[in-house]
Amino acid sequence: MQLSKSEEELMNILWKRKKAFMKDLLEAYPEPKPATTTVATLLKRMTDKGFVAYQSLGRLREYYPLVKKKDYFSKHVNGLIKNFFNDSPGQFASFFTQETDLSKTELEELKKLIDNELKKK
Amino acid sequence: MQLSKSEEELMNILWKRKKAFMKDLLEAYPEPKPATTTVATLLKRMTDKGFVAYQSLGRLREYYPLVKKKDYFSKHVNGLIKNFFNDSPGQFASFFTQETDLSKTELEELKKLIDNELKKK
DNA sequence: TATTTCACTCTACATTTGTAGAATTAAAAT
DNA sequence: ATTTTAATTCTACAAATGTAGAGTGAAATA
Repeated sequence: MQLSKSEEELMNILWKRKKAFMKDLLEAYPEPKPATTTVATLLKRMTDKGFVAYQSLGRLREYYPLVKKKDYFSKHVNGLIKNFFNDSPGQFASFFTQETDLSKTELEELKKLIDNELKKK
Repeated sequence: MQLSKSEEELMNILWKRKKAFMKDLLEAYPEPKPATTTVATLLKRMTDKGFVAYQSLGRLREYYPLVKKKDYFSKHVNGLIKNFFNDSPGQFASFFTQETDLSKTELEELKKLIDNELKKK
């Protein structure tokens, strides 16, 4: 099962905080903040979907992600690649370098990374 | 407005074909194919959303995409990057090279591309 | 102790999505 | 002329999503 847009947004906050109480999450939202109950609903749904869990501390719940951002994201990108680029990461990569505007420094960085990866092969 | 999952799937077929009649679209679907009416509904919704248009040929309609795959995709990726990588394409790129398994050849390819981009700067 | 704060559950409801039957129409094939 | 094919529109409906009020309970604070 998948996270919806607004669940993802919340998940992102949680990933950054590592763990948090409702209040913290609420605070982290940009204006206009959603109602408490909205966030509560989202958290419940996300818990049901198995993306979030919590630890009860007194009557409070400290929420934390069950899924690593990295993993979640990988699936996402892989889906994208499968969908749009005939399942070819290479095709995607080339598209990516050409269509996104990376700064010179970022490109150099990227090049270094690639060299590193190449060494591993 | 955004395309939903199944609308995206259909859009992909249309992007490949450039233009097509219902029948062609239906044919292009993998088994189990959806009902004609399902595709019709999707096409209508996509037309309403402004992603697809058609030209009437007799009583048939030849559908075609109004949005380039490239553009649609760019927005997508940019959304992803914004969401997951603090709006930093560089951060995304590095994640990408490390987490996707590109073959050696693909990496070399990518490196060449980057060099090209660098030359442009 | 009385009041405020925090947040949880329950309920609700409009919108969007996935999926498709029924009825209809027009053209094509027999 | 009759039947078949292709496609439309209309209607429908369940599930998922976005959003939040009402009510409740417990803990913190005044």
